[in-house]
Amino acid sequence: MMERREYSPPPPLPPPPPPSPAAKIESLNCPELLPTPRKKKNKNKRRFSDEQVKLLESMFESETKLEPRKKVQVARELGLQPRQVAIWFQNRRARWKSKQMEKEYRILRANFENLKSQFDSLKKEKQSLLVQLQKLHDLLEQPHGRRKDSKSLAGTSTGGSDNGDTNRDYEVSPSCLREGLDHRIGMDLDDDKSKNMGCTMLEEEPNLLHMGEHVDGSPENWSRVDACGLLDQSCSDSHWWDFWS
DNA sequence: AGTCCGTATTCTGTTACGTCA
DNA sequence: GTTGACGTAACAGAATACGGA
Repeated sequence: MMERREYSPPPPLPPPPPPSPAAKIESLNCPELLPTPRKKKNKNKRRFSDEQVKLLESMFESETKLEPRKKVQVARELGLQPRQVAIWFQNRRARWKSKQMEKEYRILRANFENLKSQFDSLKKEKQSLLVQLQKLHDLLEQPHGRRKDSKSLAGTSTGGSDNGDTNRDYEVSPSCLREGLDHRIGMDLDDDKSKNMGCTMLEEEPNLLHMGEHVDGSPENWSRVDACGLLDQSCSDSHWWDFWS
């Protein structure tokens, strides 16, 4: 990964400034007050000039890592030690990486919020579909003579007929229903966004994992979709879908 | 060929100084 | 003049890559 490069040893750094007389006396009296050997205080620290930073930035834009030869050249141009240039690039890479991570985090968070809202609305839609299915189920279990009373069922009636034929008034074609749901599944899980969303959803709703797998078109298998995912455990115990076969 | 060691370089985290409100 | 926050130069130590014995 890391290429070995020509290395020219950096010129020796200028000797550190002599300690002030006061510091000398203090260190003689109280050695424990000496600065820790880990860090040398750099009293000569100076910010780089605008000109220097400008050139360094332009170098960084073209390449985030400097070849040793280039480093020496840049250092000479700017009147800096090659080590200073190397350290500047190190710090610059660290700052750049930190900014990148911030940016990526913002993007990921926005994606998450977006997917979450999609998931929530799909969840609501699923809930309302379940309610509709349950109503249909209840309807089918009622004695024939009483079905007329359930005309208030909104949105599920094929509508219109007042001829008193109770069965036809409330009949919902299984294939129609299936096509509708198939369409929804296909539509919503077809694009990349929805696939990603699926991962999140599956963590919350593992049963959904089985929905797509079990749908193969035959009413028998279609019924398993509900048994696996669409209906609660309590619903799956009853065989309300038998009328489809 | 595999291993160990030394060197060079980068990365990550920290320290300390300079600047500004 | 003092103080705290912030940016950043410089540093330390670990990790990594490579060449040579």
